[in-house]
Formats: sequence, structure tokens, C-alpha cells
Amino acid sequence: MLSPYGMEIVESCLTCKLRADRIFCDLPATALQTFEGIKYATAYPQGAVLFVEGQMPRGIFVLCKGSVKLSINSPNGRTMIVKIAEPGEVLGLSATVSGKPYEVTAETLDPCQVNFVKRDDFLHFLKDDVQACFKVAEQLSEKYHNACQEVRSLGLSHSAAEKLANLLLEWSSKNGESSKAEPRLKLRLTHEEIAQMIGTSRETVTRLFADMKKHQIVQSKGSTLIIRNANALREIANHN
Amino acid sequence: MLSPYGMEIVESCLTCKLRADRIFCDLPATALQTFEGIKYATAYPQGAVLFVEGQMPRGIFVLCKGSVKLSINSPNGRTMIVKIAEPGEVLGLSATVSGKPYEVTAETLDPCQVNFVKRDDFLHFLKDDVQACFKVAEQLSEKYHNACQEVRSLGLSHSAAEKLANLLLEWSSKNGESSKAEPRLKLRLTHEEIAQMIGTSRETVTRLFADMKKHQIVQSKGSTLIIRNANALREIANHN
DNA sequence: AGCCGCATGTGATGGATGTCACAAGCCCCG
DNA sequence: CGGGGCTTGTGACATCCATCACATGCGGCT
Repeated sequence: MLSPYGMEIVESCLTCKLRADRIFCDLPATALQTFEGIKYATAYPQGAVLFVEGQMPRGIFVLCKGSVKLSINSPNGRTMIVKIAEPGEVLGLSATVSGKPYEVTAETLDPCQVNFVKRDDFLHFLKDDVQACFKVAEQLSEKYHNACQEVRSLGLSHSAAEKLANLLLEWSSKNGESSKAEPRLKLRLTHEEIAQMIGTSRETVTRLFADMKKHQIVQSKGSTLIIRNANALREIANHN
Repeated sequence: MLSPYGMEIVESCLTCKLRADRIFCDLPATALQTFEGIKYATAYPQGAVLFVEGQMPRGIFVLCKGSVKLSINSPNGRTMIVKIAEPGEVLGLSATVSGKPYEVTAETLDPCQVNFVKRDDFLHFLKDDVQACFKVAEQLSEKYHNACQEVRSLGLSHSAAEKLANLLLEWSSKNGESSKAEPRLKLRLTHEEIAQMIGTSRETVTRLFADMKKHQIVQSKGSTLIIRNANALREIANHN
């Protein structure tokens, strides 16, 4: 079966093969059954906006497939990318729980498959199921943890180089390449977007990459980046 | 009855007069009873460190009286104040839930009264009580919300003036003075600490205050600050 | 009163980086 | 193959701010 955007749809959370390794999907069968009843399986094309910061919360979006850009925007057009969400992450959770407006804007980077649950349904679900409720607390802790990392990176480093190095190290640790001598990673974002992730300008990012290439710290092959000197990167990341 | 640091101790959460308006204290009697059984009422002098970022979580600290400075520190001695916690706030919550190290360092600014609950006890408590668990989710949402504000302020503003203006407006909105024509607020922090809150240097804060005084935007009387021109402040806060 | 320690005020200076302006490269598509 | 649109690369320049180095002020303690 194919979805509108050429994706295979995972029919049910009960049979989803990805269940075991997902934070929110490994509830006991009974809870999952209830969840089945209130969720809407949906699909979005690339570039779709799930919600905008400031909107009152309509509900949660469980990301099953694809990736979603979470950003914070200012009225004057500046934008800061907070995170690229991957499958398993629950979007709009904190706003849905607290009833306050969404904190961030969520926009799909790929075609995405998403399970949507209306706020009321979700709150009832939580109040009937301690386990689910606890899972939510865990997810929120995770989100808070990430936000703290963000604050740390933004607040404690003076140079843009430091932040970029940190970002690269973080990325390479996420895809399991960090243990290798010369980790590789696919750059899925433009310089512009990377700049928005570390709160600097596009030109600065370009120049930093140029510098790093000159100093043999990284090397790029098409859209893959090879880290040739991880120690030097770590050096930069921990100040100067 | 007087505690070691000259504070009156609130004996029991059941009779605490502050209960109604506190997020975590208004559970039903039965739950509160259980909570009574696992909490340790403790008191700390000014300058005490409740926990340090990076430590494995020992449990939660419910702040009943006093205020606590939450900060993020870098190995190179730089420090960033994330928040000044007030009574009712639960500290170390997200780390305790997730089992990851504390994200921040908590240090008392006054003599403080604190209810401590060990991690294991707390987790069992949560798993037995949906309501408490939901409260925790709400608190965590709140924390996440604050962290997002922090990211917004750090990431989306270019000038230190902007951040300082934002901070002052936030403070004046918190103590209910913001509606007045000339809101007043007590400055309980030094310029150094204010600088750490907005991620800039002490000298810059001093200079910014001097500027604002010169332009009749604020005026200081001892340790109280009077905002004479809130609109000008808002102007500064929303860019430049 | 006088002194010490901390908080605040202020000038000089250099460095990092935002911004503007434009060149060059790359990719998609007709 | 050629052109338009996005991305990347690069120079020149102004600006903001961290940093250093003192001066001043203020409160408490002896």
C-alpha cells in the first residue's frame, strides 16, 4: 500500500516493526490498543508545516517516518533551528500537556508519516494509563535535556567555530561513526541552515568550513563530510 | 520552631498554607499522605549547592521557601545562569525521571527550605499515582517552555541591549508591576550575575544601564529599578 | 574614623563576525 | 546545450563587544 506521497504506510502501531526501539511506541498491548483508537495515521509531503509556534495546541504528532525541522522564529524574520526530529519523537508534546501555545514551528524535511492524536483524547488517555503518562514524562525530560544542551552551546561558547565543531561532533556521534578514525557524515543541510542551527551567518559557516579544510581537519566529498582529525575538532570545540 | 538557619519550618505538606497556589503541592490528600512518607524536610544556608551538573540524579528537591540559582557551567570557568527558581518549583526533576545526569547546578541564594525525595521512592510514587505523574509531566512542560524562551532570547537577538531589555521586561511582568506606568523592580542580582543571565560581560551590563539611565529609560533608587519608559524598552527588546 | 573587600563605572584596544556585494559553481529542466 | 535559480565562495568594511586596566563608590567591621 502506498500513501499519497509515495511512502509505505505502517498500518498499525501493534504490528509496527520499529516498535521495540522507540520511546513512545513500546507500551503494553492494552494501552497500545487504546492508542490505536484515538490516533489518526496521516502523511505529509516535504515542506509541510505541522504546526507553528504560538498556535494553541491541537494535539501531538508522533513521527513514524521522515524527519522534521523544529525552529524558533522572530518577527523580524530571523530563525533558529532547534533540532531535526527523527522517527520515534513526539512533537508538540509539551504544549499539548501544558495547554500553552506550541513553543516551536515544525516543518517536514522529507515526506513524513505521522500519527496525530487530538489533545482531549490524548489527555484522557494519559489520565487512564500511568505507564503512558510516565513515558510522556520521560520524553519531556529528554526534550528538556536537549534544550539545555542548546542553551549550553549557545551561551557558553564565544566563537562560532566552537559551536560548529560541537555540532559536527554531535552529528558524528549520532550516526555511530564517531568511534572510527575518520568518521563520515552526510550533510543534509545547507550552510544557511547550519548557520541557523548554531546562531551565526551563512558566510561565517562557509568560511569556517574553508578554514577547516585548509587545516586538514575535514574534507568533503560531494555531500559527505569526512572528519580527518577528530582531535583537532575536539580541541576547537572545547574553546577557541 | 526554628530551623538551623533561622527559618520557620513548614512541618507538613498537608497543612502547608502555600499549598493551593503551588504546582506540585496540590495533590489529593491520599497522594500527599504518601508523599509525606517519602520526603525529607531539609534546610540549607545561603550559598549551599543542592546538586552539580553532571552528577547522577539522587532525587528531587521541592523548593518550599527561598530562591535557588540554576546555572550551566563550562570547564573553562564560564557560567550561564539559566533561571532563579522560586518556591513551588521542583528541582532536579528531569534528571530524576530520565536517570541522566543533572543538567544544571543548583545553588541557594537565601536560606532555603527544601523537601527532598530519593529517586527510587519518587519513581515508585509516580508509578502508583497517575495524578502525580501528570503533575510531573506538567512541570516538565513548564521547564521545557522556559528553556525554549532561553534559547529564543540567546539565539534570536544580536545585541546585548536587546537581551537586557527582554530580561527587565520579563522581571517586571513577573512581579505584577508591568501594568503600571512606571513599573519598579528590586534588583537582587549583581551586574556580574545579570551578565551571566544574558550571556555577556559584566562591563557591558554596566554600560548598558548607564546608557539607559542617560536616555531616561530607567532610573535606579538604591537597589530598586524604576522603568520610566517601558515603550522604549520594548522597542529595544524587539531588535536593536 | 579608617580600612578592606566587593560592586560599579569608564577608557582604550583588538578581534570576531555580521553585512553587503558580487563571483563562481551546481543542478534541474526544458 | 543553455539558462535560471539556488548554493557556495570570497573580499571589504563597520560594529559590537570581550578583555584589560584602573578609578571610584559603598557597606560592614574593627
